[in-house]
Amino acid sequence: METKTGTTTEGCCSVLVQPIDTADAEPLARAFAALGDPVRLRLFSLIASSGPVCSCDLLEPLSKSQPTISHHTKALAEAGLIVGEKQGRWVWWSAVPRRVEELRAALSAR
Amino acid sequence: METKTGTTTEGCCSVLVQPIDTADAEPLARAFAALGDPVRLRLFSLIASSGPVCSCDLLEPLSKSQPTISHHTKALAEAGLIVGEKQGRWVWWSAVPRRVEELRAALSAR
DNA sequence: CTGTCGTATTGACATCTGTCGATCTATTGC
DNA sequence: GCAATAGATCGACAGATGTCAATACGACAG
Repeated sequence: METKTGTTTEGCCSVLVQPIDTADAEPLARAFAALGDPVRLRLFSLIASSGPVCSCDLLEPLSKSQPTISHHTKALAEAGLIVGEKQGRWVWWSAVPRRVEELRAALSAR
Repeated sequence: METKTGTTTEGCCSVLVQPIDTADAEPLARAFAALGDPVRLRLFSLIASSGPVCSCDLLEPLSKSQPTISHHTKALAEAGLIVGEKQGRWVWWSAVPRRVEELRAALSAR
């Protein structure tokens, strides 16, 4: 069934990920939770796709207040998904490729 | 900075994902949120790595009550990450590879 | 039909979360 | 120093969430 997708469900390939240890689960879940809000997910995708982005450039496309944007950037930063470099009055946010790779790996087989 | 990891932040490779449309953000965020709880993440990894699993086999490794497990399986199912097939008194849960692939794709470049 | 077993649902509770207005901090320009 | 601006923090509030005890539902065994 559903062998059309290329991801067959027979033999070795039925395994998508390996069981996650209790200790590893918390930080991983933290990162997934950070992407678990629609606004924050779009916020992250904007930063990750446009390179370093100023916070001021995020208010309009997301239609949220300044404190809300600040709240979300903080959440993403604490999850290790983005880092902010302060330059004068501005903060330039950029994604952390290594962290994203960790999430992708957790969703991969083996 | 951090060009040691191999994932350079220059040129084309600074792009990890493409901006996510507002319409696409909600279902995607729903799935990420489903993985955003440590218990639920481990629950999913157990199902995904062990093939079809009976609910009764999940209580002990997760050290949670039966209603809590049922609550989490329901959440994962509504997020499209697992499906349950009822066989007599038991329910056999298995992961949905296509859905996992969607999440992995959202975290990939291009 | 009756009791048992695996799950789902309900109700309740404490905690967490997303949001915004108001305010504070820090930096730039004059 | 003073006003303006970018961002962070605080306080508040409605709504969502994780958890469990109690209960209901459905299937099987006798």
